Amino acid sequence: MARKKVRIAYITNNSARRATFRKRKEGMMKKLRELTTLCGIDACAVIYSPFDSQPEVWPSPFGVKHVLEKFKNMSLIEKSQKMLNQESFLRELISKKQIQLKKLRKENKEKQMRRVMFESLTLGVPQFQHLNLMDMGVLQQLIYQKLDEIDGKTKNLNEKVIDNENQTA
Amino acid sequence: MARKKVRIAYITNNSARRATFRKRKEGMMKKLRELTTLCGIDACAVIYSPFDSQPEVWPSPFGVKHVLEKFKNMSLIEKSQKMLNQESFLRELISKKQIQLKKLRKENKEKQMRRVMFESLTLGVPQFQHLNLMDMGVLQQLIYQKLDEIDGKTKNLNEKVIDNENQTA
DNA sequence: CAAACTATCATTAGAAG
DNA sequence: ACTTCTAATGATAGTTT
Repeated sequence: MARKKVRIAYITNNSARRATFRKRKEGMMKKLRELTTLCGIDACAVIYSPFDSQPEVWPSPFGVKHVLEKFKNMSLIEKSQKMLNQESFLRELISKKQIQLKKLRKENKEKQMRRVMFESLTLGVPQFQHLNLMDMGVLQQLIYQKLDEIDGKTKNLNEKVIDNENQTA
Repeated sequence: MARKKVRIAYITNNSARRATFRKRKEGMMKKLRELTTLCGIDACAVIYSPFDSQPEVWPSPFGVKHVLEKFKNMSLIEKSQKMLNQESFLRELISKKQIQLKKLRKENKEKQMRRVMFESLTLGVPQFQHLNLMDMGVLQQLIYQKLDEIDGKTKNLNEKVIDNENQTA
């Protein structure tokens, strides 16, 4: 979550995985502490790893045991219900993502349209009859490249304008 | 953690607490999912709340049960203790663990401190007599450390303020 | 009450020591 | 390998719909 957008997948590099594990484990525990404190709820977590001989537990072995007692006492029916809830959650998430994807696709289409139109205006001589003969991929790439440059310059300009406004204010 | 620096304490307002709970619970689960995926480890979480009749569990009731089986089998500690009764094995183990122990001491002390403070705050009955059992030197060290951190951040902040003033001028 | 938004705070990936 | 640092991504408090 820095430098580069992290792809959530198993980290093959051993030391990198270990480092990430330590950092994120601490983060997890902190978050859980905050959640229980803020909302006055009962929770526990158990994390095993090949890096530690003993599992990391929160809030304490006793606390874990206490919460787990509750869980064990859940009936099978309740467990099944909870399973279904988990599944419905996943389905919900998927449909949510699909909507988001659809939205993004529409946006991309619009951007493509605008870009083609922009390019023809810039060149002044739109030769659309040639488009069929060309490698559309290359054309698209070229257009994207140009527009990325413009995007960059626009952002730069915006920042400068904002800076000016702040200083003036 | 926006608008204003959030003070980690029980949220008295009911709907605000509920909203915070929902948001942060989601965040927690996401973090836990990412951690297990990234590092290929085994973990579970159980979160009870007055808002839901069923506890929120991760990764699933069966998954939780699986991890908990491991946890229950932590009677391994008892087994180890029995083995420790054999003197020769005891000596060997002690020398083996001493290095590791020294390394872990600082970390453990910090966790103890957090635990005691947590209990005091939660139970509302500060049990400071327990502090006698702790290493006061470590406590002192921790406090100095925290103060240094605060000092550092203060200086940092001052520098940023000065920078801002310079830019504005 | 929940979902969406967004400005701000928090976490952390990667680099450096 | 661990800690520290910092820039960049990620989470979320407060607000709006």
